[in-house]
Amino acid sequence: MANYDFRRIEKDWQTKWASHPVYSQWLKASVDTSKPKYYVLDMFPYPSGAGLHVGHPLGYIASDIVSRFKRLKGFNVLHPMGYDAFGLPAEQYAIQTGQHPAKTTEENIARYREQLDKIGFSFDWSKQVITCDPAYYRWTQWIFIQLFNSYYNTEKNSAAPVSELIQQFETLGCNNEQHQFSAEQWKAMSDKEQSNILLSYRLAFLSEAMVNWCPALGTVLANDEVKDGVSERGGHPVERKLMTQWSLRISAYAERLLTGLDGIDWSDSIKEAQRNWIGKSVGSSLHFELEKPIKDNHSLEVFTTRPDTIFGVSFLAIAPEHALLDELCTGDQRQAALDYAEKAKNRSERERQAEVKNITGAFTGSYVKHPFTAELIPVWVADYVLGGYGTGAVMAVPGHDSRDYAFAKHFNLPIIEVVKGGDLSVESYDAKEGELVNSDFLNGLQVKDAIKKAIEAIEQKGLGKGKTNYRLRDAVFGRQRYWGEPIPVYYQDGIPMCMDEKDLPLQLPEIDKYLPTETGEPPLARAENWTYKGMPLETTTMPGWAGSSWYFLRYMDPNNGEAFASETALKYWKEIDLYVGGSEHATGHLLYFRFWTKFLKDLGFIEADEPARKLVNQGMIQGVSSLANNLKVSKWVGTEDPNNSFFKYTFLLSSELCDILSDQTNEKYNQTIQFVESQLNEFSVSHLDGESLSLSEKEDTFHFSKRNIPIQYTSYKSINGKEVNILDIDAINNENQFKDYVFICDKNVGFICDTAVEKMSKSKWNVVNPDDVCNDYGADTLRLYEMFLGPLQDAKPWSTQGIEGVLRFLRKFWRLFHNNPEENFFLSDEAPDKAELKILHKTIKKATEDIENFSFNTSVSAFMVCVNELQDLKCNKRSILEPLCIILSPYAPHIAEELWQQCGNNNSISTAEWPVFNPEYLVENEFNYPISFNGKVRFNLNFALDADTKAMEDAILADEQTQKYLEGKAPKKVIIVKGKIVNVVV
RNA sequence: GCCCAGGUGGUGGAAUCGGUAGACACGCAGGACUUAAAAUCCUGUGGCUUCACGGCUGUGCGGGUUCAAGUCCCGCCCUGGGUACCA
Repeated sequence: MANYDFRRIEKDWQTKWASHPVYSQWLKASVDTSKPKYYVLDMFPYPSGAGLHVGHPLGYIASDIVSRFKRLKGFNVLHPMGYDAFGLPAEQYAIQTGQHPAKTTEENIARYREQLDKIGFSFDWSKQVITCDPAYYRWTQWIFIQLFNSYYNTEKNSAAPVSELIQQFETLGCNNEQHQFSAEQWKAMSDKEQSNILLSYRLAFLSEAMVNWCPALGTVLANDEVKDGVSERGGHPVERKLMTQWSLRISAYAERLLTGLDGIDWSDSIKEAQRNWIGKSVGSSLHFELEKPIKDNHSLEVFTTRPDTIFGVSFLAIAPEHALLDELCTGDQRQAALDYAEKAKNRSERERQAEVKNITGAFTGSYVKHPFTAELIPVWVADYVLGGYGTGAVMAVPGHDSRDYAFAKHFNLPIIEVVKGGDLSVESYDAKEGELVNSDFLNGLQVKDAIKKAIEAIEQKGLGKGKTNYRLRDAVFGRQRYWGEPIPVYYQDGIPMCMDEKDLPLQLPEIDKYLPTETGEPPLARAENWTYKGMPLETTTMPGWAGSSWYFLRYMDPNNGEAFASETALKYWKEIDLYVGGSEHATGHLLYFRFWTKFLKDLGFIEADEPARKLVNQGMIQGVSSLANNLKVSKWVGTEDPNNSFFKYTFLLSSELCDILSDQTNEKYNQTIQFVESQLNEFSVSHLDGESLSLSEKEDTFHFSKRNIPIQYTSYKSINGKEVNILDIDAINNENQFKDYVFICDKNVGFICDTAVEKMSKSKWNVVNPDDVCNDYGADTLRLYEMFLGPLQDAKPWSTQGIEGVLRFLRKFWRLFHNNPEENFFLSDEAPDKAELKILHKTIKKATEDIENFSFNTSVSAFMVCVNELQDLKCNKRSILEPLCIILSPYAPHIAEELWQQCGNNNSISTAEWPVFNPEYLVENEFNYPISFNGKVRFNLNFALDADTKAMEDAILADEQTQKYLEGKAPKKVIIVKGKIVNVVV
């Protein structure tokens, strides 16, 4: 037996796990209700063409460790993996190449699988789920139909069948804020009219709404898919557009999504992000009587969270999209106000965001009456008021709202103080605390009480009532794309109807091109016979997040053809016990996923109200990019034709040269210029076919902006003890893509690149492939190293510095079992001594606690300490090393299996039992007390742990070292903390 | 602006309830083995100071509480993430 040959060991065991029943059976989760269950889930990946990089496995390794640990602890563990396979990149690739996205996806999945297998994960592949598989999306479509057939019953606070609602309309009619009609009126309506009314209650509904339209992608996007006015994928501009769209009524669940957060063990930052996204605000609606009524409207309604500041109102502001805008604009102001509103409305989201600081608005010419003082208040139109939130109108209180303040300052409107505490000549006082002034019946009250009293008064006068608003908008659900689940809806005389459940799945049709039709319809409109029972089918498809909103349920029973999962499976597995994934899904997937879970619970299909009991966000592993400085040389060639010759070249200057050139005060500056010029001269001769460069106007030569471009072919070198990132110029020169680049190196060192830590991405040449790491160091080392890097939740740059240490540790561990000159396996059956047992049990304790606290980095160091100590004791006792194999096996399963087998076991180590920690072995009867004086530790003294405090104090004071630190003074106090420390106060 | 997380050696990071700051690892320096390399092992390694024993100082900054503060409190600064006219 030679030394630790990880390549052989890992290959052997991966083969055995895959094919040998003794080794593969244990990972299959069964619905065996006699055992406690534990469901560990990773957020499944989108199988991109780039493959996995070292950042992907971080979370998978952590969840794999927990899964293996729980199995050893006797749990029935469900630990599946699958693919979120619908999405834009495969479709974009299809548009470019004509290759069917299904094929691209299949190839990518095969590659992902190969990479995952190399790392030795214990996924139960018999439970695999792929969202683009019709057998899966059949149920995604089925859930859509359930959403379509449901409405939100606000009294029961639960989703309920639309049939209930219809029955109610037929017998009682309807009388709510939205609709007022009698049963007779309902019956008299046409099918179309009824359908339209029902659509405004269904949880999946078609409506005309302002949506985020992305022309470059040719599709609409949900709010969470838009970041800073551009699409999250691709960074294309997004505009607002009025369109008829399928949406999901997630807003109905706003309150439950908010309160549900209190009961789940998720990180504060994710919970906080969701709370902000839901954006609950409690306040009051309030009607302001119009000076001149408009048709049936006698008042203008606003929403405010600060009804207490009602006496500070100095104007009303309405959104440019406000329904009464046209009528409100009167008199001399009419045209100017309408023009302004028109201009504001047409500005794109991006422009509007960019101009947040520009204060714009116009007076409409209309007035309303103050509800308590009857004073006339002007109505303005302003783009800082959003049409889609509240009532699209606000009561402006410049004294106590910073936006109103800025607006009032700009247009010279009155600023009234109604809450004491600020200095209104400088800024508004927005805080919700202080005493009310200038406020009639509210005077003297604190803000909190004033809000209550104001709402009471408002309700009493019938001016409005207490109300809660949410920022959360309904989620746009239709996408004008090919590669997604078809929406199982057809149109009968223009009325949307759902397909029969028994006819599902509605499979994606084959089409000739993955582009919109000439008339601008979505790609599905290209399909021949895209009809159902002779009627046209919906042509939009579902968004990327549809399939991922319920996949955790399918894993429980993935091959069920009768239901999305069997009742037994759902009852047993219930919900995810541990969910691991990135925090970037905070306001997207993680919200929709909770929404669908609550919906399915309402309909009685599942018991869980929340999908994941605990959520852990692994931090991103970033890449280190090498950046070459890009020097733009201008006004440099003395030729008259600027298109001539060398402007097509890009000059790249080594970092150090660039730094010197950008600092003209540097004494090296002139020298460097000369150096660079000479380099360019050489280049001009060799690359420009003899055409020489004119360097006549030296003073104008170096006008450059320092920019960085990511670059490949680099390596770290140590120069004068400093690590620098150097470009391999020979390799670069052989690359065709760099034929138009000129690299100018430092004289002695070569081409030094700048470095930056950023997200791993193909375009930045900073991707590290786990396959390479597995090949160079082994999968066990990769697993341990990724855990050792730092806390799971933290973002950290990938660096292979330090990976050697982990490999060294595994070698040391191996050597404990092969500690003889021939390096043969040999363990002693001698009984362990106290010191050895202490080391073992200390490690069992630490490893157990650390897994439960997700503190994987510290348990790796505990293993290292343990092996170092056993090595010092030259321990090779079976009774110590065998249990150690078990506790290391979740982290490094290959080496653990190998050694376990060598120990003479013929089952998989995964079927072993986690060793039991015995505290007796850690019991100490002595402690080496640090003796401190005024908090500073000076020396140590040994005492029995059960020593008498008084005796200890006497012994300490009698010690000659103590005398030295007392400097002849009497101690004021001696504090003895048992088993911790002694502090003498002088 | 608001919300959340964080700030510890040359580096990644440890430090349970306030109780010896820097575990473990990398890197670096020196040494052993070797023809050599790889591998392995040993010693040292926060800073300042001292021949040495030792002393002083030290967890972003400024205060405070305490016998004792990286940890608790108050006020700032900085970094990362989320969100942004949400009334």
